[in-house]
Amino acid sequence: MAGIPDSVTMTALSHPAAPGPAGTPRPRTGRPTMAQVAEAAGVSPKTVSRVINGEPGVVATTAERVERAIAQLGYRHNHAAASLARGRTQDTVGLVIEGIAGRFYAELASGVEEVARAHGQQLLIASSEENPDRERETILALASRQVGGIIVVPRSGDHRYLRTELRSGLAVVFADRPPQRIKADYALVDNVAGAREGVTHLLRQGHRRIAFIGNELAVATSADRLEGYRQAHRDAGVDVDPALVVLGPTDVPSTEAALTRLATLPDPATAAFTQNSRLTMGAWRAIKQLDRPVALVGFDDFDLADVIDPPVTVVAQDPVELGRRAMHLLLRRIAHHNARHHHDILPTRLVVRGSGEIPPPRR
Amino acid sequence: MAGIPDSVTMTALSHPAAPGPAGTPRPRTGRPTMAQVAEAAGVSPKTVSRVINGEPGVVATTAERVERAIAQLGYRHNHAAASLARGRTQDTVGLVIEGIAGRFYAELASGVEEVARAHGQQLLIASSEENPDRERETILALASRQVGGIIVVPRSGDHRYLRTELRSGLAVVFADRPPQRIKADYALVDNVAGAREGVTHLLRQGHRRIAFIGNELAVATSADRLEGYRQAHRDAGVDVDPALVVLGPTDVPSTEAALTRLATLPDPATAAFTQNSRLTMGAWRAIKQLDRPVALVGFDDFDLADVIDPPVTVVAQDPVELGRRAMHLLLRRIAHHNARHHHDILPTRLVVRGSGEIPPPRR
DNA sequence: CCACGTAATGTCAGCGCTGTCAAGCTTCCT
DNA sequence: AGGAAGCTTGACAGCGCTGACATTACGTGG
Repeated sequence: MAGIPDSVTMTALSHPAAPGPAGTPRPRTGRPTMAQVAEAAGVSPKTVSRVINGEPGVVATTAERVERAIAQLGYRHNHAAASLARGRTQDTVGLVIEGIAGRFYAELASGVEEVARAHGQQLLIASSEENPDRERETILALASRQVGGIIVVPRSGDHRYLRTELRSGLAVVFADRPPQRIKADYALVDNVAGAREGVTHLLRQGHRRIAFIGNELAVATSADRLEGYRQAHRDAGVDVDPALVVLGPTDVPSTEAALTRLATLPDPATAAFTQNSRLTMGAWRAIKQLDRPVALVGFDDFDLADVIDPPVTVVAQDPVELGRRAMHLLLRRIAHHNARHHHDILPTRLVVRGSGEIPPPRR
Repeated sequence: MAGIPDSVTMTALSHPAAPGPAGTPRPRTGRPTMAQVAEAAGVSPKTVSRVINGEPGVVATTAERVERAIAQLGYRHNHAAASLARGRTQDTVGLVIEGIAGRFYAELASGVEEVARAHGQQLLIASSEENPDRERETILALASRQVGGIIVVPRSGDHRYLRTELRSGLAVVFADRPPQRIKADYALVDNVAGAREGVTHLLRQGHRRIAFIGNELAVATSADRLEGYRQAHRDAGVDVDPALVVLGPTDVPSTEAALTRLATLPDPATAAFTQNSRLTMGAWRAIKQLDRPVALVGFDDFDLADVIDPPVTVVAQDPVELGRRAMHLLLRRIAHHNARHHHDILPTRLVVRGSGEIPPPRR
């Protein structure tokens, strides 16, 4: 070593921010490096590395000396350098969602986070803000940051651009919506069955003209929920009137407008099934304004759905659990890169509260 | 160059995933490296680097050849290596929040993201899940990933552990709550004024016994909102009854219990001021169960507050704008590391809806 | 037609860390 | 006592990229 006796090294370093001993140059970043810690502790950099990474084979007294030097210098591990040296990241996974706002994504993220932390993984969330092009950019940005795996809530309809990443060893899991045009693990809610149950519930009340309000079909969840709506009608032997199926509204006002129109047709809708909670709130507001009762069942639960009047019957899903499942799939994939693809389908639950039990008007 | 004629290089590489030409070894990660791209394009690695980073001084035809090689090989930039070589990260900032769930944080994050993207920065969100110790870990984890700056919504009460990071050049901005025991930029809502306005509103209706329900005082927002409550009383010449101040409930059920107790005291509370939307919903539910009217004003707005009965009067804040401001502060700090510390204080807005205008019972 | 200025491209070291392997030091056995 | 075996520690190369500087190619004016 550089001729510094072990025993005096620590006390000699009283000003961590001041220019250090001449032997080891200060790093460009302004942060102390492992080499400086090593010098301060009177050991080799490799030993410092061992201590930091908890590798075995370091005697307690040495480890302690290193720890003290770390504390004294305010050393922070340089994750970029470590990733580079190792050739892979350690303990980091990414989550790509459309936007952080919205209860559904927030809960999904917290489920992912819960499992990630339990497995010592740091979770990085990046949002693609509803833009399919940005989705690709965001995923690649995360991948180039050497995360060990990525959970994607996809928006776009073609994920072939991920082939390269998958081939080069990136673990990718899809959540809430399945991958398109590539094979990968995914965790989903049983959208078809959930929607079918909700719509069947309305049909059982005697409704025959049930509006469906959803997003564009490009998003798989929409298509599935519409399929559930269709199946429920088929099971009940009722024809679907295409005029009652509205795809497109994404915000509260346009949903209000759409529902108002459908409920005031010459042959009006007497009930509505909405595809997500925002649309449900919009529909609920529209119904509140109308002078005739319209039944309502929504997909996805929301705060205060039980206390507004009428309280809203919903097909509830469990986004937190969805996140947990997705993270488990990801961990499995990271551990076994060549395992067979797995798919998790979560059930939904009909929560009866009132709005879905309004009978159709007698004629 | 390695003797490969420029003109045939591209077509010769038909199997990007197959073992490449012997000259350049395959990287350990399984992803192609810049050197391989360079070889494929018949240029030097540095030129590839120039193209990727958009540096000037590359002739269009060369750039195009490089682009083609990148596409063909499925090359992805290795961000870790780039950060290491540069000594700093490029275009990445971090956001540390307590938990992604909850409308407030979600909106704040989307404000941050909006500005970040507009400035070409990738945002990484990490959650500390309500645990003050985790907060430190999470921030340091982000810092060790070489982000250019961090926005923190702090939970803990002592941020001196950041001194080392600040000194070594990390840009840190606090949002929603000020830093404790260190100096730093921050963006806040005017909690004192907002709470004062809300409570004054209740006092003007004639209420003299107003409950305050909040979190632990350790969180600065709580302390400030309580201070606003006190100021309003002082301004109105009304004494605060300490028995009406309840700190601690964080979820709906415990808030319900607390309010029920206060409203059924021998000398009961006739109104309540709640410190955040979760508490407001809890209080609202409790009031709904009681046989006597209790006025309610809550801090922070929430979905459906206008349609429940009674509709809830709130002191609204703008979390999206708060996020935007914080991000602007961060950008400024990154650009000017030695600038003076800046503080942004956002105003609140009283939204009158009904629950806050319930008069005290005549006696 | 050549010296010279400028634009385009290449060379090379090294960022901070870790994997591999080798060296030094004990300890314990025969 | 001698040596094998085990343990702790160190030396060193190199991960993939970029900054600084060197070199080459290309025009241009005298």
